[in-house]
Amino acid sequence: MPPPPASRSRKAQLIDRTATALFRARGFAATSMRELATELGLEAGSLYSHIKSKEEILHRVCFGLAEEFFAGFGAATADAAAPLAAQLRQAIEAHVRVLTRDSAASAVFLHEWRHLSEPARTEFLALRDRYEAGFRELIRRGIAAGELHAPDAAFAALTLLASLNWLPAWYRPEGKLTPNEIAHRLAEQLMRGLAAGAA
Amino acid sequence: MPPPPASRSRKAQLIDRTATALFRARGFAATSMRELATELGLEAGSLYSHIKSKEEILHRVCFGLAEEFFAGFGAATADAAAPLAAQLRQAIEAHVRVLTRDSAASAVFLHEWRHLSEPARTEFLALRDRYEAGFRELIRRGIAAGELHAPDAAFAALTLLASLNWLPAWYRPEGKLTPNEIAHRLAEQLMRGLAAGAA
DNA sequence: TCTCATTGCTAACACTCGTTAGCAGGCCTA
DNA sequence: TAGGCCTGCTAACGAGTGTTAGCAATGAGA
Repeated sequence: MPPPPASRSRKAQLIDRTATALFRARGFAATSMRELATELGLEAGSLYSHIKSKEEILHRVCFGLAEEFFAGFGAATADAAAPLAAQLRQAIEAHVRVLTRDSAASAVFLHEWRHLSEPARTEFLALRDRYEAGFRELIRRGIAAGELHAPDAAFAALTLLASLNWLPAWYRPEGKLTPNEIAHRLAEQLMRGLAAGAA
Repeated sequence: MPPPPASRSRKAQLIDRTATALFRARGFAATSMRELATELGLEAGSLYSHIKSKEEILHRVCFGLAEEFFAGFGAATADAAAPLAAQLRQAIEAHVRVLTRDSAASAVFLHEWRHLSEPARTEFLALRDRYEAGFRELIRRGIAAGELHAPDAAFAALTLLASLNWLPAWYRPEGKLTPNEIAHRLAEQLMRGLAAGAA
């Protein structure tokens, strides 16, 4: 007896993963269901035994990844007594780990959410805003506590996340840096820019 | 008698600008010629009195902006005798000025080039690589000269451009910061992260 | 052995896509 | 006044879109 099946069947998960790779490579709108089916060795109509619609896949990818980002941030800031700079560093590394664990899904999360139709699109943007606000608050409090330095917390949060979110554009799993090394280096360099007491 | 017309007619330029805004908002693949025509108060077929194809517009936007970026970088590094940190700062500000002068075209340049068909796509990527290499070299030489500090020049160039290129995602022309103020702040913050002699 | 759900197929529907052909009216120039 | 370009229209082309209906084969559980 196999282990109790995940909430979604193996096949459905495979469809999601393959679709994600295509969405990343060609974009959501430019990816056809027939292309996706061919990639899976199926006919287009057969996909609909497993999924409800094309957009449903995009929805699952975008909101699934949002959940992962929030989980990482939550873990990084769980110890509210820790120094804010340390919490921020952990949050950065957690963010990078999600990005590297599934860079295709991350790229879709970052660029293809525009093709969600309402109300999912608005919902998604609210989630994203909330996540960014988490970083902004961390930096703001870090500055107030004298642990960090930046002329504008919102500005700093924006450029920080920007640096991180470019990662799926160049990250290659087979590259010579491991995800952990990348996370560490990125955190190191970005924390340097925010360190208190620089010239 | 009006001044000698630009190489492209006023109308053709208007089509390009309107198309760019749509490409940015909906993506190239999801923007239809009929939508574009409606936006201009025309019928779809009428567009073809002014343009050759949908992709031709994308081509013009992508390569036109590439030219602007190179021009800015060239001007910023024209004085080879200037300190490398100063050259880098100027290059950053030039980059930001191009991004803010036409943020719609910039967004298209950054995200929609994938829909160029070969050989334009490969050509475009070569240009982009060459531009990134310019920044990389500037940073590399700055480190060698002791003016800058970073564990890895390529890494630093990547995150630097990433921070800048996120700008079209949040920049609003009617915001309270002027393009020059944004350029200055961004340069300030990013140069801080690369300053020599930090802890 | 008889269900019954699963999985996939074929064929088709109702559009939408980018693009072209052919034509009409307006305007400048000769 | 005649000719010709410029601009825009309508209508249509062939191809491709996401999705659905209906059916066949399979394999597991009663």
